Amino acid sequence: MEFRDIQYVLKVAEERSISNAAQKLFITQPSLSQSIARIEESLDVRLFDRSKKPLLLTFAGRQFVKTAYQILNYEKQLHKQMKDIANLKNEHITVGVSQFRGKYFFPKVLPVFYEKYPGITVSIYEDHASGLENAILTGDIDFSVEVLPVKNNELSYTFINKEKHLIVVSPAHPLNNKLRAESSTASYPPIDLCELQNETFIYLLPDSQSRIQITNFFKQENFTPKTILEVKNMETAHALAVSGIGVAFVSEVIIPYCNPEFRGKYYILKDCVPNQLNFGLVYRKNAYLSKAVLAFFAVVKDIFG
Amino acid sequence: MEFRDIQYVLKVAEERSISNAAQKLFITQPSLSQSIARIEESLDVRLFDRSKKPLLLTFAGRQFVKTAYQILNYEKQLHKQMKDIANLKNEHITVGVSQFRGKYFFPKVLPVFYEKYPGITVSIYEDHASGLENAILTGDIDFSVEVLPVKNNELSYTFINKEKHLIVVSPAHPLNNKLRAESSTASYPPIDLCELQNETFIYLLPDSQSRIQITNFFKQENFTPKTILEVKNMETAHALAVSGIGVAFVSEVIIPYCNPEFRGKYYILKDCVPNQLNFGLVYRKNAYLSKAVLAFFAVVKDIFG
DNA sequence: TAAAAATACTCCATAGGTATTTTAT
DNA sequence: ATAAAATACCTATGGAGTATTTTTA
Repeated sequence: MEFRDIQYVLKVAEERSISNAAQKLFITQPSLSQSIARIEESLDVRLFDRSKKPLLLTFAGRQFVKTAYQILNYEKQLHKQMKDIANLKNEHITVGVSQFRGKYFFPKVLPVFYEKYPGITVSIYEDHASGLENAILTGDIDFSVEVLPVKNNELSYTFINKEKHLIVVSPAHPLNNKLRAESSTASYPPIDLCELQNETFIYLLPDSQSRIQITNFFKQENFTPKTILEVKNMETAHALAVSGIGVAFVSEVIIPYCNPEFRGKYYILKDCVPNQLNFGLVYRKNAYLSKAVLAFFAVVKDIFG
Repeated sequence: MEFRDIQYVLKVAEERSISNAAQKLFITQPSLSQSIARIEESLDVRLFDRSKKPLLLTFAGRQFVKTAYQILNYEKQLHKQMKDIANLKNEHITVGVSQFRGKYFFPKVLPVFYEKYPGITVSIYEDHASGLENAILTGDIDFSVEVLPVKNNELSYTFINKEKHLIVVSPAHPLNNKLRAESSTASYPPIDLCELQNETFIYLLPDSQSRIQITNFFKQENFTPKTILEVKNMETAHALAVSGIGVAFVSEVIIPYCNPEFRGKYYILKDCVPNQLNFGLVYRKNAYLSKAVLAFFAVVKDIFG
């Protein structure tokens, strides 16, 4: 029993004639006669009574037709679903992102993306770096928006853009009182690492690129923070720094989303490689990237690239 | 897209492995690989992401699986329905019968039939002779229970049994006063046609065998009834005769179903061929008779034959 | 007698097989 | 290193064809 068989039976039932049905099915009458006979034999049931012209449906034939229409309806639906996906009319992607980045990333990207691809829905999966990597590897998400590079060599990425990696301190912090050379290129005053000798550093979790790059830099400079405090979320780190608990490294992108009265003072670390964070789209190496995912990539590059 | 394809995709989705699925499907891995690739190509959609082991379903794959299960459910249902019909577990037949005969025929037959074939349902179609023949030819009924023979040469029949064809008159009729030779074989007194010279004959419609046989006999005997009255239903004819309006020919089988106080006096016509009615099962010549119909025939022969 | 279905046969497209290479863990 | 999937190539089943006979109206 195959779809072809069902279509043949339904067409014969419709036409009440094997010859006419064969014509509509673009096959020959003998072929259709054989097919119907084969189907009946395989089911051990007569579907048509051919002793009458036009032929009659048996009870079995009527039952067959009823159920077979259901089957063909679902088959049509299946084809429609697949066609819609092929044409990006009804696709779905799941995007991973860190909590702080989701806040500015999706409001910028989704309106453009939905405008261009109204059929593609997006699920957002928020987690910290290692959670996102895991989700990529298990297939729970299609890709994630992350700070590069990713060291896990099962992963691959596309660079999108860079953002400044700043030091934030409380507005009341004594550092702000120093007179500083205004950099012409940067809008943030530069600061020396040695000025931060006695600060408490508020770190993100060890799996974040911000943390990795800072601690590598400190190691290279033989700098050891006096005290450290570890938090999960960059916004928490920012808020703690603003309240005067210590200093934190944050991405510049979080500033515009922060209420001005809860902002701190922002500096850029002199001669420091990690004063810039590169973010990009991370996915499993060799993963199959659907058309919908590639479409999303293109929109992101268009906006940020 | 064929059922085979759907089964293949579902099995691969279940096993999350082409090799394992191939094993369960009793085909080789390369064959299944090719099949999956062929299906994906034909749908222009990736169903599985094979860049990971065990392999992952894409969004399209998950959609496919969901709808495909529906299709297979209906396909299973279709097979079950056909199998049930083949095994007489869920069949249906439509039987034609004249109004008067249905009354005694089905109460005798159906209890036995339902007991033996609980899966077969029976629809009863009541009409007079020509209506029944028409219904057989259009396929509205599978067969009918009728008085033989049927002259329409598109029809065929099986003889079941004979029943006496009697003359009925009112209990108050002067004929009853005559002394009659009691026949040893028949339980009804014989009567001569000439005794009925001055009677009103209550006839059934011209399409009924009872009427046909009587009028043929009358023609052969050069007998012409004084008056005739035509009714549709043998029971009406009987009731009219009992009430004294005239004489009627009726089948003996109607007597037991008639309230004793509304019975008449019954005679059998001497030297008359149509003093016996043969009834049988009538169907379209060369018609396909389903197992259920043949089963019904067997039960009827068992009861009446 | 004409149209429809069945039958007899021939052919070829393709699903499935075997052997091997490539890829993923 | 090993197991899984892909690729290349071959085989054979069965669906569809043509020609013809049988059946129905």
